[in-house]
Amino acid sequence: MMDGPRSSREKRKRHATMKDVAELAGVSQTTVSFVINHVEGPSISEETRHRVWEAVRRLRYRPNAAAKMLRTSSSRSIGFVTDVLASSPFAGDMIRGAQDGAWDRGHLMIIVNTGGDPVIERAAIEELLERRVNGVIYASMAHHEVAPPENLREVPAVLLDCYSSEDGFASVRPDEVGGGFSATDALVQAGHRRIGFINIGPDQVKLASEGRLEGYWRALNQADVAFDANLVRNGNANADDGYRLARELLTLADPPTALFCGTDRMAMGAYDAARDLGKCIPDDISIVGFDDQRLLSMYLRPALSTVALPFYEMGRMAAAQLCSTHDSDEDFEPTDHLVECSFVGRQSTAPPRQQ
Amino acid sequence: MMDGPRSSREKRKRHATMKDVAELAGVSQTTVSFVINHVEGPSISEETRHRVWEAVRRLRYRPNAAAKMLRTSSSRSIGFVTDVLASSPFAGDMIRGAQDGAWDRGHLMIIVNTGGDPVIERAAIEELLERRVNGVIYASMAHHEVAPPENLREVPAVLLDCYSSEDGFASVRPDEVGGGFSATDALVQAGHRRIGFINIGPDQVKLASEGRLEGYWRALNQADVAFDANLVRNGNANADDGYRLARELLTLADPPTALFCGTDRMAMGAYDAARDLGKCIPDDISIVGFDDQRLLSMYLRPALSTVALPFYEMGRMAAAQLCSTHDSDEDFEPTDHLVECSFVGRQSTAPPRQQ
DNA sequence: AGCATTTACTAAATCGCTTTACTTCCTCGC
DNA sequence: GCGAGGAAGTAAAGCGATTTAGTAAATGCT
Repeated sequence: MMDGPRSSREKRKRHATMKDVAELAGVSQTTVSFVINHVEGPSISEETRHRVWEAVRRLRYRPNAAAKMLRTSSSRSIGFVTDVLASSPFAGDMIRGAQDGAWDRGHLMIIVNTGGDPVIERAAIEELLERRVNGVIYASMAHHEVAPPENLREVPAVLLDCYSSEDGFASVRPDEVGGGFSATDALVQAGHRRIGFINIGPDQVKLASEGRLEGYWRALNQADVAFDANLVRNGNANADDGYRLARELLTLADPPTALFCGTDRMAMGAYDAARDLGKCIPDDISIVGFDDQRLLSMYLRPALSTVALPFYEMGRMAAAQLCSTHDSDEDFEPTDHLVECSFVGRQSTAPPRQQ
Repeated sequence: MMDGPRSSREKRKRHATMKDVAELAGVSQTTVSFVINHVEGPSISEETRHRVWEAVRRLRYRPNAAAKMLRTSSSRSIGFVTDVLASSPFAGDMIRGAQDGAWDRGHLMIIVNTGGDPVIERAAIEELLERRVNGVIYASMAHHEVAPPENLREVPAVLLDCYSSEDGFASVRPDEVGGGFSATDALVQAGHRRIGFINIGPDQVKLASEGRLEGYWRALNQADVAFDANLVRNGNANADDGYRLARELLTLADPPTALFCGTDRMAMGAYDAARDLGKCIPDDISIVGFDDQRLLSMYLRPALSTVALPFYEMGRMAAAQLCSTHDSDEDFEPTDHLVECSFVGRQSTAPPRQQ
């Protein structure tokens, strides 16, 4: 029962410190630091280096990041605060992108999910500030305007997939106009002239809604196709509204030969509508979605042509911006980045039946 | 009011330290620390406390976590290393659960996505160890056996949605047997006696595959239904194999009245097969999925009955285990937690047609 | 030989906090 | 009037690194 001095009592094992290493190697702590960090200036003999590394190995020494951080006042980390984890299937890509971006620059990423609660949001940022993160990515669930807590101003911050009208914040977000354009243009290029647009309702997602409409309009304009307001509908981003509105459009006297849907889920509804009306995709009707929610777009039959939102890239850019500002010792210069949303052609688009 | 010395030159603004606060408040640093941390023992007058807080406010003082960490040797953080972000739509839930669990216990979570690369994996854990995280969650993309890097042993670790045959690691993972049972049992309870099982192939996902089969078997057994090996098929976790195998089963001489599919995506394929064969769901054939991938299950028509994997809860449990071991000063006692996978009834199940 | 370099190191201050061990002044009981 | 005990603090020693300003010995050069 008495298992002696190194029993469970002692399990909270002390980590070896640099001093321990120095002693074992028979050198000063300074030397250890130089060797370990590969410092250029001072010269240390090959043999001493070897002794140091050997001691490191034997003691399983691992530098204490807190001490280092205190001394150098650099945390080599960024924060990621978001409410998207709660809601969006795209969250993963954004997070992955941001984390990869940070990792590539030797930073770690601390993530906090706020569930959208402003109190938690504030507290989360506060916590990150105490850890002296080099920057914070503030990501929201859908591209819209946000009002970040005041304390976000105390650190370089980039708004990801959202924006704020007050300035001082950088942002990285999708080019909705470009996305609307490329979807519409793909249909125009295929020969379509009557193109229905089932947009997402302007209420919650003004930016996306208005941007895509503008893109739609521009693409038509460029091809000298007259804009027909009757071909544009608004609805919620779900399959039911997709179904309903697609049905409305397809039963018009002069129905469109192609539909551009504001989300893949709406497109899913449109598929059902087309099927119910006995129309075949893509021969009777071309359909384009938006989001490239691969779980849907790739598994629908026929596979859905859509517009991809480059979430991974967006996350990566945000992180890169934060880390490199920090590294280069420049002041943080808040800029807006619009990233391209490109058309992904699959099987749901084809030229219209010859008329 | 010429802004002189505090111009852009000085932008790398020094954070106020506790000493600054002490000076401004006209007290010792010790006192500031006591006040700020609400230390019980020493008595400080109400007035002094007030002066301290006032100074804190005016200087926008924020404690330096690194210094605190160094002094107290507690990082109040855990690590989350994973490859799932790259691949799984469920990653979000697991991460959210883990983060919430950590947050509730005053910990932050550092996340690293390794992309499955063992070298990055090792480096990531190393980085976390240097930051003296109180524990690491090691999450994998699908419930299977893993061989975590050696250095994971140097910290309390829980394997999330995966397990290792070597011991020393805790794990939190789904109860596959229970899941298989509850799916099958729901069908049995509805009156089905011939229940097809389209399992996921045993190659990559042995645990899930074998566990669910056992659950299936037990449920049949409990209801005195004979096990018919011909009703069990294995395939990959996608819609194509779901389609193919469902078709095989439904065209048997004595076809099943219900299908239990190993994933929702396979169930999606089964839907198509049923439709192609002119069978109506759920009247002619009941279908149950697995995963509760809501994007699919809720939007399929009819909505898919399935078994939910409680990823959020799993993440939460993992984090809770790590944080509370640490808080309670107990030694970390690696345990295995199997969490329940419960049946979610929607519209794709009904009693069989009376025969 | 004599002086300047170069080589190979080391002592010690410092980063911003926590915490133990005092100190000083009151007040109170007798 | 005096000692005990409480109230309201403070001084200073670390925590584990980095980094500046040295030092001692060896070597190079004339």
